[in-house]
Amino acid sequence: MTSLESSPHAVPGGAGPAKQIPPAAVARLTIYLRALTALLAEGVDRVSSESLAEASGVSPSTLRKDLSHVGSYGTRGVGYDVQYLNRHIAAALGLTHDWKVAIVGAGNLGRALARYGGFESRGFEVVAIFDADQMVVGSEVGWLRVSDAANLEPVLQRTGANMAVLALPAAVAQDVCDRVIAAGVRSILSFAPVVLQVPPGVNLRKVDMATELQILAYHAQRAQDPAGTD
Amino acid sequence: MTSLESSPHAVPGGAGPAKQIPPAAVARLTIYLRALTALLAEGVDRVSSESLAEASGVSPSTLRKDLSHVGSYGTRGVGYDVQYLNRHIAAALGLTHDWKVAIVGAGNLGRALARYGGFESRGFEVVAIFDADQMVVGSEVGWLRVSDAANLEPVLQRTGANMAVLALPAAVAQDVCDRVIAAGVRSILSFAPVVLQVPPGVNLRKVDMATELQILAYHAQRAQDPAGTD
DNA sequence: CGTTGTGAAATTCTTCACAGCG
DNA sequence: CGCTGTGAAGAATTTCACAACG
Repeated sequence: MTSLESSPHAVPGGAGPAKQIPPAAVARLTIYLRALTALLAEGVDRVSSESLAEASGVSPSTLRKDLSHVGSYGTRGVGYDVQYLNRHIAAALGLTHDWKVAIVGAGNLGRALARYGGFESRGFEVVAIFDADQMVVGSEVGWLRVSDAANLEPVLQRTGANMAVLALPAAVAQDVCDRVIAAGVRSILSFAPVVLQVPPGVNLRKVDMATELQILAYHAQRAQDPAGTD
Repeated sequence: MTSLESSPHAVPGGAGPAKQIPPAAVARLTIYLRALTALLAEGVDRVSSESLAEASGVSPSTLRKDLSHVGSYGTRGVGYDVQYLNRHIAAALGLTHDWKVAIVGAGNLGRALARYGGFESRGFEVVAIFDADQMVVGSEVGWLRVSDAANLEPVLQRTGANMAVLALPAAVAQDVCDRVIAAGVRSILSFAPVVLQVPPGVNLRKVDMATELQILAYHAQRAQDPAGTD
């Protein structure tokens, strides 16, 4: 397990990097992490803020400001050690924990997510997948067997799941969401095309392809219709 | 600070608001659209900014400010006509056009997206799905047949696709992205876990489940570990 | 009356410019 | 000398408070 105390100069002001990172920066840190991982695979040892920024699609200023929220892990005049920076960003994001993910809904999307290799690579482990359809329950997806959604609560607790991914129809999403929360899960990623209501303390994020396409449509329309000049 | 001047008073029913809408507002307008559609299905005629905001998970102030970018389509003291507002937001977002979507990659995710019913409901039509694997080419997904990725360009042009959804491995994403752009597509939604470089004028959006989970992990870690145990 | 629409304030985010350090 | 880290400036966004209006 990685520890933060290898840093020679301690963080001034107290015991830990408990400082909060702006949401916009957190979102981008995950991108830097991926870029760093790619560089690592290519055998690159050092990287400058300029080239890492370009690989991440952001400006160098933004990158350096974002990294400043994590700590001072670069060397002036040289750049950043790829592996060292990678490790510290991962630590700041909480990727040293083991996150156990349950996927609720074994339809096309749920199965696609369960088989998606990107999870395991960075501390996420899919520990269960559920469906309400008895035709699907018991079938194999990847190296998991589909559990009956009726047993949601006991299976969540037995597997120790602390994150849930909802890949199910809008009509049942809120109900399942409530049950997942009642079972103790406090981090939820929803693919259901509906706004979910969650109590305070529960973290919910939403991924929605219809929304994304509509945003694209807006920009495409503006580009096509040069109505801006009046 | 001379920006583009717009007409002082937007006339309802006339030429649409050519003014540009802030990106953050555009993203939320799609959510209001969905909430309004749900209300319509429930037979609700009128809605106040307060209840629509709650259904959308935003504050009433934010909602009203967002709607003000679209136009003045409410009645003071009463609220908004659901159908009327719905139609005007859709128009502002460019959802009156017919958008033809091509899905590139017929793996688990690509097939899940092709079968996802949410597209057709709002002006999006999936007109083609591609894969490079000859074992998959020719098979049926929904009511489409998988085309050979080798024929990307001619099929895109024949079907008139003006949007592309990339559901393929990181390794080939940039190459396919370049080809799709060369074929004339200027709006791309990528599910590939990689940063894609696109020329100016091309609109790219990214959906990334690994990123979303990592953001959740950050917040979950903070909630669990308020005072860092060092 | 009750609710919208909107200037203005408050907050957050991005960019700039350069000091500081290897 | 070159690149990082950061305070300060500049933009963008959100929130507030209330005038306008049916």
